[in-house]
Amino acid sequence: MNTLGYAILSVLSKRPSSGYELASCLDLLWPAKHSQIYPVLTKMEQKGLLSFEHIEQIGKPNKKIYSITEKGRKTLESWIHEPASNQIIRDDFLIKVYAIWLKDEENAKKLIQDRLDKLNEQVSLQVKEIEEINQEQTKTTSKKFGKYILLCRSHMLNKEEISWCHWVLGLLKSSHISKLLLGVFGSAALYKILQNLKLIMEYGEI
Amino acid sequence: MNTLGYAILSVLSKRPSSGYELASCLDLLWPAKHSQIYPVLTKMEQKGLLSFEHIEQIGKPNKKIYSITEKGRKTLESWIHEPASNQIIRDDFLIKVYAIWLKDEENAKKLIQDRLDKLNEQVSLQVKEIEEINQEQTKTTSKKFGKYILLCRSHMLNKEEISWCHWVLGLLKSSHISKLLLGVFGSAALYKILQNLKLIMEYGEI
DNA sequence: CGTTGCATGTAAGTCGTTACATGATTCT
DNA sequence: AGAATCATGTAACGACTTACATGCAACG
Repeated sequence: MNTLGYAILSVLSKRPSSGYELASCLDLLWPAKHSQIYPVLTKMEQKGLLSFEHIEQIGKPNKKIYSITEKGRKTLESWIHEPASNQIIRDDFLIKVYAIWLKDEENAKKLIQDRLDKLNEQVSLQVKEIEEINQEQTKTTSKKFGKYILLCRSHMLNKEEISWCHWVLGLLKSSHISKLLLGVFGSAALYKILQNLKLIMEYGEI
Repeated sequence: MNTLGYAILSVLSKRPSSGYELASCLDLLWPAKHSQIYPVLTKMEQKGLLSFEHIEQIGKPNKKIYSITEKGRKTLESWIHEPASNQIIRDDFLIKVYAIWLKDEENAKKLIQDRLDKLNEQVSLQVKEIEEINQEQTKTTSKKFGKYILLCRSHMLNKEEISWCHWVLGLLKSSHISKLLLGVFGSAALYKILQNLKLIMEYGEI
């Protein structure tokens, strides 16, 4: 069993779904294409971790609705109690930032600005989703609690990356006081000042 | 050419390195095992993007020092000017959080606490690294500028995730005022309050 | 009349990990 | 005495992506 299999089990432990639904649902958790999901579902069904039901539809293609079995639930439970292991991030934006010294000022700013635009779009979508769930008064024992706190996590991290983008744009902006400050202090000192301001805001002291 | 190839080019554009050095250096940028790096280096050398020099050493195995060629530099430059595309995050912690409703309170807290411990360790290492670079007054045109802002980015995001962990632990803590508050408001309302407090701190108003 | 959504699958190929293979030096 | 660091490579396998294949319904 690979991690994708456990991701599928964790979604099916909440409600039965088709492979098609899983593909969109897994985006938050463990992104996978349908061409990878369907064979995994078949294998897991053969191992007795899942069962499925044919649903005939009119006007739409037929589908298979998969449900988790008792064996599947046990397999999932023993896995989630093992310590989490590997976080893998592969983001070509990071490589382009690393090589930013090869760009002129305009292109450097464009790199950051494009990222900022994407992040802003994501954040505004997330605000709507969070607003919706906020109506429901989710409890810590609810099935939806996990999804809710993951959404908030992503939202917080996105907003923090937005702050970082603004900080970098400030450093790059030549027609700005920051160039003057940069000449005197360097970017490192400005980062230190930013951090200290945050500490003052959060704790009232450094 | 795949993304790993460009990551290698971007490191070599700063200074020549051996495959062994690259393996540790790429961790921040595009993590890869040595068994993947060595064949890629050979192929890139055959394509004329890199050149290497044998270095004989005493007391240590011999090594090959790779340098970027003019062709390699041009290839890299045209790639970094293309828009960044794919961000892939695969983190089994997220799956375990999603399925947190299957855990009892103690195991749920342990999941978050383990993550918090890892993050705290990472952050304290990063503080030292940032302190070191802060001596150097890095300019925006410096070769080191990209690495520096990436380090700050990672540091900011880690600290934000630490905040999130504390928020979640607060929600899970049963022997705490938060349970009383949770009973009245629900976790969503508490998140909203947290966000509003941040806005007040940052802008002086909501 | 083209695109998006619904719905499932296979085949070929690339990317990445784990294991195999070697070997001296230094640190604990 | 065992582990870690330095240093390079190959082979086998597993994970993931891209392309191929089909087909109806609704929307603009």
